[in-house]
Amino acid sequence: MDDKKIEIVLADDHALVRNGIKAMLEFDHEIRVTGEAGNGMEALEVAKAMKPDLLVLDIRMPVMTGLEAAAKLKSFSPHTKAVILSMHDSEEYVLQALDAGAFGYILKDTDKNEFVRALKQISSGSKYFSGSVSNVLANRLLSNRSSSVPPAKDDAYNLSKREKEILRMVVEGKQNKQIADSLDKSVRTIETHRFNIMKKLGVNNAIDMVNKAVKENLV
Amino acid sequence: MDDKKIEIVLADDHALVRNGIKAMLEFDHEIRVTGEAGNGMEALEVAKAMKPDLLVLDIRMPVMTGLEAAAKLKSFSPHTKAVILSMHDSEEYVLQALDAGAFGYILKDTDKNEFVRALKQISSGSKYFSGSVSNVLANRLLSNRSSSVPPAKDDAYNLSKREKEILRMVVEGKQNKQIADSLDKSVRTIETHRFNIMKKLGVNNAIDMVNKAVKENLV
DNA sequence: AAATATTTACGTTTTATTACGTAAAAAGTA
DNA sequence: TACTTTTTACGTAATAAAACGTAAATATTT
Repeated sequence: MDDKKIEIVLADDHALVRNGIKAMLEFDHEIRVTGEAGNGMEALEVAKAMKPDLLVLDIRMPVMTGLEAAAKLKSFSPHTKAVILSMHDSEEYVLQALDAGAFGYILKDTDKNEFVRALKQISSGSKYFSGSVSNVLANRLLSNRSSSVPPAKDDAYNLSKREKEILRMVVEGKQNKQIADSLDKSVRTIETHRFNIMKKLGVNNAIDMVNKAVKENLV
Repeated sequence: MDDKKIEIVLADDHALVRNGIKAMLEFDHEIRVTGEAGNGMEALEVAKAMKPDLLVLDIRMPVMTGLEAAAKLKSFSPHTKAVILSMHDSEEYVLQALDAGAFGYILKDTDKNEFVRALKQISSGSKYFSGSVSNVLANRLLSNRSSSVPPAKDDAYNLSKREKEILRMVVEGKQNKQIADSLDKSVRTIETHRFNIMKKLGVNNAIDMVNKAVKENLV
């Protein structure tokens, strides 16, 4: 990384923007812009020819967007890493960039030093998302995790300890007879519990009870 | 946010570090450091007294770590947002910070401007994770997404199209009568299908059938 | 100790499911 | 066309579950 410049191809449909970024980047002597492109399609071709370390792609470009290009980059120049440059930190774009296999998502209002640092970091193998973009990432991560462990409202239905225990067994596919045996209670008792649990959960059949229990992590 | 300074309490066990950060932050006239603490426990007490906008916590502190303090902050000062300050971008720490409800995770090598910008952003409600920390977030997100859509072996049991359709409805909690009505078939037919589906899945009751269908994403 | 909540349990009736066997249209494939 | 799979369907019998009502023995909390 130190004995050889980081080679970058820049893709943005505005020549002026490209020039500005290029000047900014080449101010750093570890970076060299080896090619430019005005749209995603062109970017892929240039990348194929130049095999740069990084392909910096504006999102909004004619013919082919930066996101589409990023997704196709692997088959044009496998070792080149796509970096998305964008004005917006919209969740949709960010997630699309992730899906497209981009190694970075940098906002256009990032300051120069940060930008250079980001590119160096990406070229050294890790990913980089502008700080405020990581907001999206964090939220998505949280919602992902929490979809498996939601508010844990658990107590919202105020199931008693016994009821939770029985619900758990029902969720495991145990039948009343089995549950009754393993708790050493009568089947009728278990039935009553199930009935009460369903009433508390506001459902009308066993399967919905199980679905709800699983979805809301009541077990 | 503009008419009133952002109030911050700083917690780090090294007074020198606190002073350095304090000087750096107060250079910005929108920020004011209203309290300091030398460990997590102290930080919580100071936060309780000062009700600052942000509580900036070093991870490694005696008595109580910054992560522990962040997790408990809500009950000491609900509107205060925890920001973790760390030297390491280890996945474990970052994820713990997320779990603890931190609004930010900032690396100590972040430059001054970036740091100030991050704090402002956090105080305005969004989250902020240092660019290189988002590497962790992105990776985790990617692995999460793919784990949520497993092998999708789907065809392993070679259910017929009709069987899959009925299984889907069963999973949705529909009863045979409803399914029969909506498909305009007899209840007996649906029963037969269910029976055959269970045989193919190798389960002995409806709940296990549903569990298996959900777990293995057969719907 | 009094009030409240939980756990246990039975009775009855209705509805749903499970478990097999059998089999004929209908659709798809060789 | 011949063969196979899928979808449809009935019969019968044994279980299981659901839907309500009622109520006593325990625990828990105040």
